[in-house]
Amino acid sequence: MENSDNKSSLDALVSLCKRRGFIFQSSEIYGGFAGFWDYGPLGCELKKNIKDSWWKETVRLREDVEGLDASIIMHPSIWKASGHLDTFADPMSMCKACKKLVRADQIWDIFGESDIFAALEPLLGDAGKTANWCKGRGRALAPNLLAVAQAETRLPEIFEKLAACADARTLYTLLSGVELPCPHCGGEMTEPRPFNLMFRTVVGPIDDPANAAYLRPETAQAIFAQFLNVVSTSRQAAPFGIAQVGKSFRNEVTPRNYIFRSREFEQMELEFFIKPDEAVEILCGNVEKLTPETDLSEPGANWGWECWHAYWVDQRKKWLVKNGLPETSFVEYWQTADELAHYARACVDIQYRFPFGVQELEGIAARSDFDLTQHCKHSGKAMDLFDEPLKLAVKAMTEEDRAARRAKIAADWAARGKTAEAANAFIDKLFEGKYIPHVIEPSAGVDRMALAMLCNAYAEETVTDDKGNSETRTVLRFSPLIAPIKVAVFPLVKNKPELYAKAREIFKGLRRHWNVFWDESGAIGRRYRRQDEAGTPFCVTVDFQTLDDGTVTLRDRDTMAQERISVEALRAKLLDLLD
RNA sequence: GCGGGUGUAGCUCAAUGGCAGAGCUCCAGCCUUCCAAGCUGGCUACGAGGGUUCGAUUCCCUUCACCCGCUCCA
Repeated sequence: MENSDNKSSLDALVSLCKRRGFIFQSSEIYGGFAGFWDYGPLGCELKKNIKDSWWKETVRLREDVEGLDASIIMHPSIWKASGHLDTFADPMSMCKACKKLVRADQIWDIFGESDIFAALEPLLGDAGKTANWCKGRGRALAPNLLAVAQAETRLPEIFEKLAACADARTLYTLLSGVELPCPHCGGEMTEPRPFNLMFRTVVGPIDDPANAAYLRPETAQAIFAQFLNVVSTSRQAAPFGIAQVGKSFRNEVTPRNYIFRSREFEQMELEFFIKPDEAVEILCGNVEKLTPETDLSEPGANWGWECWHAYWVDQRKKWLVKNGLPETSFVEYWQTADELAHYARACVDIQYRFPFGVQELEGIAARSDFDLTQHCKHSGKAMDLFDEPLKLAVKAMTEEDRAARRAKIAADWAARGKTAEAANAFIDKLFEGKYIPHVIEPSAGVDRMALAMLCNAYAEETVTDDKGNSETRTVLRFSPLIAPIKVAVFPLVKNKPELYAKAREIFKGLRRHWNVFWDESGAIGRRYRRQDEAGTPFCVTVDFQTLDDGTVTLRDRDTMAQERISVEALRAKLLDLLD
């Protein structure tokens, strides 16, 4: 029951979006093209408003965030360093009997660690050590086992197999000699085939694999790749951020749910670089503990990654509410330690209650120094920030203090499974005032945001007129901030020249500031309803009284109430409501 | 990619192996002093390709797209 209601509400929305010019199927005259969508006159205004609102709030109104607009096709090494080239491929197996598709990596989840280890134990020896190294799941398995094989065994043939192995299922089969059955029905599975989600293209006139390049699958990596240039030209120091809005491309296996998962989509991403907690502790003497009482309204000097992460979750929620998604419409989901990517320390998904289910709208991840460290390794360029106050603070410490600090950091690192060499290298640099900053990444999908805002705004309500006739009014209750059309201006009638001219004059005046719509056709009620479907928050009607006293009527979309207001007051009021 | 379902006008739906229809929308005109009014006129469709047939929107095949599941997380 609930499902069919939900489905019909999405269908009604899809229909409205097409009818009113929000969203069209890509290449529709040729039958459409799966996974691609076009935004029509109202849709592109909506999207632009969402992006502008994000940009204004995230970049313009902050002194600690800079913008970037990087190219979509970048040096392929970037995707090598980020890991997308190796692991953005999902190897899949299909069951020959029940035809279900299983991600080869997920074998790990389905069969559990103990089964896998049982198979590996006779081949690799110490199962306890294996388990320790293989804390990561799925994708991390093969490289980790490679390390096990190198360090703990002298079996060259296994070493070779491991090196060639891309997924857990194949690995299991190679090591144990057992074909894993379908986890659903026990049937025989096909060979795993890689599904690389990156779009490949060729740069230059020669169609040669050596010239392969990729359309970016996320905007984030460009920010890391241009990190040094932004740092050296913007006079920013940690904590500070770099923001980017732009298209990304993923060759999804199954694009679904209208514009929710498409192959070409737009992202709004911020990489916010913060000092490592170790640096904060030296500078401030302590790192603030995150508690439910922590005041997140203004950043604190002694914030570590946990407070910064919570701060950005809070900031993003406030933005969503301000732009029309009430707090009750979304869910804040903290990923469990199990679900986190191996480099992530924490990740919050903000999920929206879409008609087709609760689905992710945006993610706010604490990614540690993983990305910059990767680019440092692959490019050979130091990604360190120099922090003079930190250097001075270290200099001011006594020899004993420094030794105690070194011991404490080394102990922390050891507890996190890091080697002593890595810890010492980090501390040496830290004491010189240098570190690779850690990053908090709020990453939102523009198209998903637009869909959520459309779903949230859509309403059908029954209105009853003076004569007692009731009918359905369809209305999009967008926040005025993102509404495609801000104001519509109507002459009450069009066959009275003075009234018409006055309305044109007001229209032209308002148009200088906002996207304003002119409509003179049909009865006034019909024109109001057209604007209701477009989500226009305000309608201004010029009537005979306007000619006498200069006032117009301002009609509110949601209440349908009207007030008389002078043209000057109207401008001030709109400025207040729309900015 | 696999299984199931669906494709007729901008939208919602009819009918039919032999001229494809309606309501709403949209456009033009008349009229109109505030919530889809009225009158007149108008535009617009069988997803694409192939086959069977004298003739296919209808039957068959292929393909494309959408919806539901497997899968996916911006």
